[in-house]
Amino acid sequence: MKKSRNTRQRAVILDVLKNTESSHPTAETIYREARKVLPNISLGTVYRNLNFLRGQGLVREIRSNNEASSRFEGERPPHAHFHCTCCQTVHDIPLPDCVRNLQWEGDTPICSVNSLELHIVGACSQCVAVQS
Amino acid sequence: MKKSRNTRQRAVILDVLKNTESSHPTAETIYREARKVLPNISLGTVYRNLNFLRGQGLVREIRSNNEASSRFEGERPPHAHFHCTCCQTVHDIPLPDCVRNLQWEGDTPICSVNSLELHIVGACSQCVAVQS
DNA sequence: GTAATTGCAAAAGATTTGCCCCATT
DNA sequence: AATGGGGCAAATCTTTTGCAATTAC
Repeated sequence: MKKSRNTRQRAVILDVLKNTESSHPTAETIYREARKVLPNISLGTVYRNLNFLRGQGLVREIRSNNEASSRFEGERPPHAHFHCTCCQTVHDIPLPDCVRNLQWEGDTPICSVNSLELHIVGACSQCVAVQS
Repeated sequence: MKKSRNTRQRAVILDVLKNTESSHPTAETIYREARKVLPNISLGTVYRNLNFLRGQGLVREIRSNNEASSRFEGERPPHAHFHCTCCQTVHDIPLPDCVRNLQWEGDTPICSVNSLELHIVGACSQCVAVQS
């Protein structure tokens, strides 16, 4: 495996991801947060590190269908994502057992499964409460 | 609802989507296909129509985590997607009943569900066969 | 005839990359 | 000291948009 260094920038980015567990920040948001600690960090560095960390399996990318930019999250136990179309928030939700245990033996092209993503799109209770 | 016209461009785009059911083309691919029929169609028109048709519920956008561009599909009965990391193909696969019937009554922020996406990532049988 | 839609090209956004310098090892 | 990684800015890529001309109705 390739040699890598523990730079202050990388540590800060991981830290931002750890401390915003439920907000699934974009690169831009991570950049803004990181700048509070390292005012000179550049957006390019944020992207380079996110890509590197994703390669290491320490960061996951999340894309939803109507958003231009990717969101990122630190690696955590398997879970699903709930996207509220009203407040644009992405929430972590438990991954149902039946999904975790899915078998694909029927008439599918699936040979081996690496990962699985379940995205629920709808309205969150908070938004519905505010509306009424 | 807003007035809309049946342009040749729109019909061709829908046709391309219908005739490439299992390939989930990108806008660029749709553009190239459409040019075979309408050599002057522009990429902007393809995007504009895809957005319009998505608004009408006739087209769906699919984004996967490591691809820069969106893929599109014509509206079809609910199904899940299988992404082969080897050949980059996206296959339609049946949506398991247990997923279709998921209930969210526990400790989640979910109030109402509009739609649901299940993405499986792995290797398809064809790729595995070729490798060995 | 009117207004939606097109083609074209420029703009906008997100992400990547080249280059030279700095900092970790 | 060697070299991985950073900062900056330019480049790239995808998608959107303004505008004048066209076309469906």
